[in-house]
Amino acid sequence: MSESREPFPAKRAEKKAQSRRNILDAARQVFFRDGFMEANLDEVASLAGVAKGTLYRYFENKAELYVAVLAVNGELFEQKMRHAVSYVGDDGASPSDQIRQVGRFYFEHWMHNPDYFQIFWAIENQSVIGELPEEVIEEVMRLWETCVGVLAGIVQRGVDEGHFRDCDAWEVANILWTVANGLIQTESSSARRKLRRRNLDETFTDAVDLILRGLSPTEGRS
Amino acid sequence: MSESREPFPAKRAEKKAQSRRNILDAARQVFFRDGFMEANLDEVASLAGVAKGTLYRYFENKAELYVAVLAVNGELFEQKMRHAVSYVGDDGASPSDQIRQVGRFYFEHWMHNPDYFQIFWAIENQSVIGELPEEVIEEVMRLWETCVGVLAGIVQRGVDEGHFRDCDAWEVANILWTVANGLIQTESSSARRKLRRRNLDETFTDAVDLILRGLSPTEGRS
Amino acid sequence: MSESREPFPAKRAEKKAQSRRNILDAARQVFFRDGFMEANLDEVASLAGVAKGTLYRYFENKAELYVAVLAVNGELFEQKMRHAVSYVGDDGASPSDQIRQVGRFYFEHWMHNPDYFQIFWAIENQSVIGELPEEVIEEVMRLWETCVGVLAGIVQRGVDEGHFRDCDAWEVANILWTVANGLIQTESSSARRKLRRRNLDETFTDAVDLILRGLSPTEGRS
Amino acid sequence: MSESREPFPAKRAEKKAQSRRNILDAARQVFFRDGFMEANLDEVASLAGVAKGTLYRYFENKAELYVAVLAVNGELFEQKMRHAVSYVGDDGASPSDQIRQVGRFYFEHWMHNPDYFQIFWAIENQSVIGELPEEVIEEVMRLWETCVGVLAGIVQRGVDEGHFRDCDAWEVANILWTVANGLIQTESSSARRKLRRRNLDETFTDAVDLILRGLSPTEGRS
DNA sequence: TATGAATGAGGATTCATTCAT
DNA sequence: TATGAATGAATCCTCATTCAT
Repeated sequence: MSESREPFPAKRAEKKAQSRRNILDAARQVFFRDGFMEANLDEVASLAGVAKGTLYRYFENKAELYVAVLAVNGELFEQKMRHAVSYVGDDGASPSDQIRQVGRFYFEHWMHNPDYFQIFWAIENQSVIGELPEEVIEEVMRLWETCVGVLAGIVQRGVDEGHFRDCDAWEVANILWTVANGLIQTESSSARRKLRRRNLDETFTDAVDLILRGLSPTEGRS
Repeated sequence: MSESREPFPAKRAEKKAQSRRNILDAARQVFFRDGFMEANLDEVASLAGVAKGTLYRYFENKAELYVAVLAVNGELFEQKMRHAVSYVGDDGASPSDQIRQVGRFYFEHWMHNPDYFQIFWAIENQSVIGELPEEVIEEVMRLWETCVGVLAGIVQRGVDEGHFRDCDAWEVANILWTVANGLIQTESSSARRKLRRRNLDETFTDAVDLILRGLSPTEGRS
Repeated sequence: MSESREPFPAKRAEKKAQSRRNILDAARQVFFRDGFMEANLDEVASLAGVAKGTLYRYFENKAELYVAVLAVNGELFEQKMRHAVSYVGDDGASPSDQIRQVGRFYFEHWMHNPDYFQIFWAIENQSVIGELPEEVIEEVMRLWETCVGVLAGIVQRGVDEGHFRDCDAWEVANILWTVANGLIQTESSSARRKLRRRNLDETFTDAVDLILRGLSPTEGRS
Repeated sequence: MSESREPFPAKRAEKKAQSRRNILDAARQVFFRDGFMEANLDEVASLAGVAKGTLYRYFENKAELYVAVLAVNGELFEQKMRHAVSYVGDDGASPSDQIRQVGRFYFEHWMHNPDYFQIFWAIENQSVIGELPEEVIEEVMRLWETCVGVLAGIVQRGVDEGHFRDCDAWEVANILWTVANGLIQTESSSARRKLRRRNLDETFTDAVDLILRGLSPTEGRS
């Protein structure tokens, strides 16, 4: 029955995987609390419960580790996003409600996993960590396009079905996405600074509503 | 009897003021190119044409210098912003037009002085760059509040005068501000990556219009 | 009952010897390319096709491994050297011819195995590389003494048999050895720098002849 | 009378030059005792009586410092060599005696400044410190050519005037130079290891004599 | 016996800040 | 007042060696 010639290695591999997870986890905390530049690998190591040198068995250097953290977060986000998309696509809700749903999903996801969103902002900060690997940039762009694409699809349907006035669906989606990200980004950095700004939840909802109202076909030139 | 080439205190004072300006100018370039943490005071000094030690005769330390740079830019921006508002205010322009005007001003200001906008992102960069000194954060927050405040004032007038439907003026102003900044930030980093995205000018205008339409009092529940 | 695929201890021993050879071979390449200090045991292990830890089952530590490499090469060289001497000794060649023969052997050996000669320079490299372990130095000195000893034996015979004028045989042997090594060392580093210097083969022969002529008993004070 | 506008800077410059000298001096000791790789810049700094960071105000990095040390030594050596050459050229000594004189000079120079000769061996060790700057290599090659050239000139004169038998003067000079360097190099590393080998002074003299005798025109084919 | 994951001491380098001149 | 030489704390990374499996 035992096909395995390596009873031990299995155990070791598991331990190794655990170490890797520990490191990534510790790195996420430290990187996202202190920023890439200020993050101290000594602290990452001790938080992960491994020796300093061990980090380098798993990741070439500080930047690679950072990228790996971003990648993990990106994957998790994408999974959830895909799930939300399929969910949204299924029901017969109006485009407006669908957009509100995506917005809500997005917002709640951020509430529970604020770190994961760093990936969208990391790309803005390349000047600091030097060039991010091309693959990471592409990954982020792809994610960005996917998300905006989902919104654009809904908007387009809204236009086609007469729920929204005529407009460039991708442009509107881009605006929606930008507002959502911008609000969350601002809030994130406020939170990191322990400042409590106005109620983000409400602002977020209102922003979506405001734009949806702007999309309404019922005339409204001020 | 004295051989001094500068018998007049006035001249000396002027020279000093010039040094200060030179330092601020050099600091702006370096800080905005490399970010606070990465900026090198050696380079600032040499760019300003003064000795490194001289920096410390004008500014307490690196953070103070950064704050001074932000303050100069912030003042300039604030001035222009107020001017733009008062100007459109004089001829009795509608709140919508005022907002469009501010948006246009903002956009054009960015076109000509992209550096100035680093101010607003500096604070977000913390995820990469680490904790900024408290004074810096405060300065940025102050400017942010001022700008949003200007917009809020216009929105409030719009509401009061019946141009806009009832809403939380500060919240709407915040949304407007976030969209504007978000679009420009994305564009900036796209530009840095040499990607050409869709036409920002148009998107920018459309975004403002979209939101203004959403503010229109003529009902509009989708 | 045992599933072991290697019931025969002989086979296991053979496998072990093969591993040892593989390690020594890999070590030779890496040590001679990078020098002792810079040599990386990771690379040695992977080149040898064994795990890093396995190295330590065959050799106490890095220095021991280096010594072992030197010893293998030294033995090979010594064997050949002795063979060259005994061979020319059989047909009653003159000491001069024996020395020429050794020189030729030495030169040709270098042509085919330039690596082996690193042994003799390793010890000089200390100025750059730092203190070599005592065992290494001793091994090199031993080989050096052996080689010079062979030459000294020939020279002494030459003196005894009246082919050479009276002289300190060890001293002359040392000079011969030094010229040979010096010329080759210079050539090696020239080659490494891709410079082509004058014809080494000829220079080498001429150098030996020059010294042999100096040993001639037919007076000759210039 | 005082043309100087900077009474202090003069003092400072002097102090700075002194620091530089101290550093180079400390570096020479440490580098030549421990080798490039093993040399510890902490020790260099403390030996020089400066802070670690100060080293980097004078030299870009460890390699640059090493190169600077070599350069200083090379210059000193060249100066003395030129002096010896002009001295040798002046008197009417026989070519043999001139060569003996150069040899003696070389040997004595080494006795008093053994470190200076490192420059000739440094070039063999490029693989360890990476590529030496092109200028340094050229400098060393130039020095080498100069020295061999001096010897070649003397040999050629000896041939022309019938003191030596016909031969390729450059080749012979190269052999002479190689023997001299080889003997000293071996001795240096022996000395560094605190081993006392046979009497170098005598060996050196004998080696030169041996070769000179080989150059003698009085026939002597063994 | 062989493995390879983990270790951790050790060293080069940077740069904001100080202070004698 | 201006200078710029000096400082030294802080931190990333390497790699020979150990040892649980």
